[in-house]
Amino acid sequence: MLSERRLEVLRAIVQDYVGTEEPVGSKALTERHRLGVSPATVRNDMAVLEDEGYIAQPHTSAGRIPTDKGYRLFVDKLAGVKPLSVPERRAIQNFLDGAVDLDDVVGRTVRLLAQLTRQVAVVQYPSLTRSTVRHVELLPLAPARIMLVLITDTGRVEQRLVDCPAPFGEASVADLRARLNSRVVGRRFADVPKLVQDLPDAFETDDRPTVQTVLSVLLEALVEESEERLMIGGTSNLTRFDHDFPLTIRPVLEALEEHVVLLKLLGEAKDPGVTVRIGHENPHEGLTSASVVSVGYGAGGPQNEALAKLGVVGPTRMDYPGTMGAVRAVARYVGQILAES
Amino acid sequence: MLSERRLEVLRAIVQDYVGTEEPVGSKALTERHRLGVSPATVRNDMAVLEDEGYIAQPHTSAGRIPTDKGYRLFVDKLAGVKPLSVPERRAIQNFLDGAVDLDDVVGRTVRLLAQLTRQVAVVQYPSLTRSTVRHVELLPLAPARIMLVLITDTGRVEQRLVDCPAPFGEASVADLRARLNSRVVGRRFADVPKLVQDLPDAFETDDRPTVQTVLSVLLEALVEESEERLMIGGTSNLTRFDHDFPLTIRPVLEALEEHVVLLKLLGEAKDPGVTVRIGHENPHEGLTSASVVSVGYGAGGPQNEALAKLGVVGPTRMDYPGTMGAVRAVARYVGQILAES
DNA sequence: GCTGGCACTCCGCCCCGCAGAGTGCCAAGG
DNA sequence: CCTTGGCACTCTGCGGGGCGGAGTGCCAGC
Repeated sequence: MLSERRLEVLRAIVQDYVGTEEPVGSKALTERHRLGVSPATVRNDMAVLEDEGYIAQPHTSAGRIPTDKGYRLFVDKLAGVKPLSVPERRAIQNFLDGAVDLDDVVGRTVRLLAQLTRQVAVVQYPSLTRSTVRHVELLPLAPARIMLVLITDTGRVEQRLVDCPAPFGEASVADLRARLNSRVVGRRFADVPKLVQDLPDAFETDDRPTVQTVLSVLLEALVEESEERLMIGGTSNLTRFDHDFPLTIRPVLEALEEHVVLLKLLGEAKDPGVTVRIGHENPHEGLTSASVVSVGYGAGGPQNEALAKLGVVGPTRMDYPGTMGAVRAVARYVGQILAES
Repeated sequence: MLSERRLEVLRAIVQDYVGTEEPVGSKALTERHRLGVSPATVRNDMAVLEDEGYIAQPHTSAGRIPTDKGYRLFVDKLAGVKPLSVPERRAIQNFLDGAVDLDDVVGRTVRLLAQLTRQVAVVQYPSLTRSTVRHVELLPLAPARIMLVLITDTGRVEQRLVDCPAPFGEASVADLRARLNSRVVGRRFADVPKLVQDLPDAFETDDRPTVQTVLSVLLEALVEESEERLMIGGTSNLTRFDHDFPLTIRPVLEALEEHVVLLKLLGEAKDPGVTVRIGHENPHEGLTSASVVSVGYGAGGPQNEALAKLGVVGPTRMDYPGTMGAVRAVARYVGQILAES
């Protein structure tokens, strides 16, 4: 186990390195932090920390920089989450309050997070398989053409054109609409298939193929709707690091374009609080020199089941306490907004 | 006016510079192109071209690179649009054919364009003010709560929750729905306000405030729907140039995040064919070292009114004929897809 | 108007030397 | 056993000088 002072040295190294972006040496450390010991002692501590794998030197006889393991220890044991200032909180609320619909909420959240953390923001649309159906609408457009509209409790709307195998009268459409809604409204997506299974039986033989077609389109839309989507913003913030990482910005941009990868990444974060993934802890190659700070959010309270995730992507050398604070705060306010609507 | 050969020299310079990314000298030019004259002659021509502002030297006694004016002449007079190969066309069609809905079409188009041109792709959603209303649906959710769903001919769906000032019976909802649709279906957004203006008069005095509320929400949704949106992809392609332009990638990324700016930029391109904006021709600061190649697309034929624009953003040093060809081809196929659905 | 020749310029590269920062180790002191 | 000051060592970064190469502009000749 590392002594108290060595942990303190590690903390100081992380803080200084995050601030200055330069390897930090023993002398500078003793000057900037009141450690109460001489540089020589710090050097010894640093040697130990290096042996243990918490810090490393980019080149012999340079200062030390934290390793992924060092950041991990820092995040887990040495740093808390830095709460936002009151003006910041007020700004968040004001900014999010103006949203008119779900797209707008997500869009504003992305911009807000990116601006607040000065990093790349990622926000997943709140629409998981635990969503429920709010309403299904059928609109006869032509004798054999129906538009199906699915509305979910998260405020999303999905629409599909249905080409019927046979003409289907307006009365039948109304009938199907009524029966359908009485069965599925308020139900979870996953439960819908078996709830509508026997629905065709209630109709005339002639109409059954059409009913079947409508149902299969509905089920398909449900699958699509539970597919997760996300929005990204603040990519220009990546360039703040390009003098350091001219090579790493590219794979990060590529990873950000692969929404599937990001969704998987966010989905893996099961922690009820803020989850931090540092460097090589990320499964995706392009992100091995990046950190991902994410948290679930939802219309319920903090403990409530999260509808989706949001977070930021930045260099491993990031201000973890501040970023975690911002991510957590934004998630809370977004949750409030969603709960109100 | 420039002589035939001097134009030929300019064309050769542009082609070589685009290919090699290095300033091109007189000797290399005569070796790589059969100009039929000696380097000395080419040097004289280059001096003239430089006087006229078509080319410039980054430093004294270096080769020449084209200026924005040089690229402009190249695009207008010296180069055509390079048609895509048959396999490329087939790939486009295959890729776009799999789209299930509008979001998917736009998403696929962005990815396709980015991949094809290896540049940043920008696709505007097809929803301009010339869109028409396909259907308006009203769903009573509670006695004083209605969901309004607006479906447009471009396949977009917009939904709004309406809190009614007074309870509103199901029969009244059905009545309003019928009256509303009979007036606005098939009409352009812009025409809707005056078409529904006198609608409240047809209802009981008690219901008029509610009808008025519903109408104002509808009008608001129409405005929102005609707001233009766009999707961007392939930003990682920007990094292919970062060794040349470490400073310019940042403002470009920033400009790309400002969708409003991009929409304005696309909107200004009135050319019926492919529009090319080179470097300083772009109004936005961040894009003064970038070129934008764009074209309108829509469900009609090429001459038909365009629903929206799509295009790519890249360095001024880009393969204009190839890029223009790709942009034009993608626009055509997307138009076809939209026409079919 | 084209061509070959020639002197000139300037960039990029490499090597050198040097100052600075930082380290590891050691021996002495608490 | 931990801490401290001292010291020799290493490595990076930076400025200076020299050099080759590519390219130019100009000029005289055809």
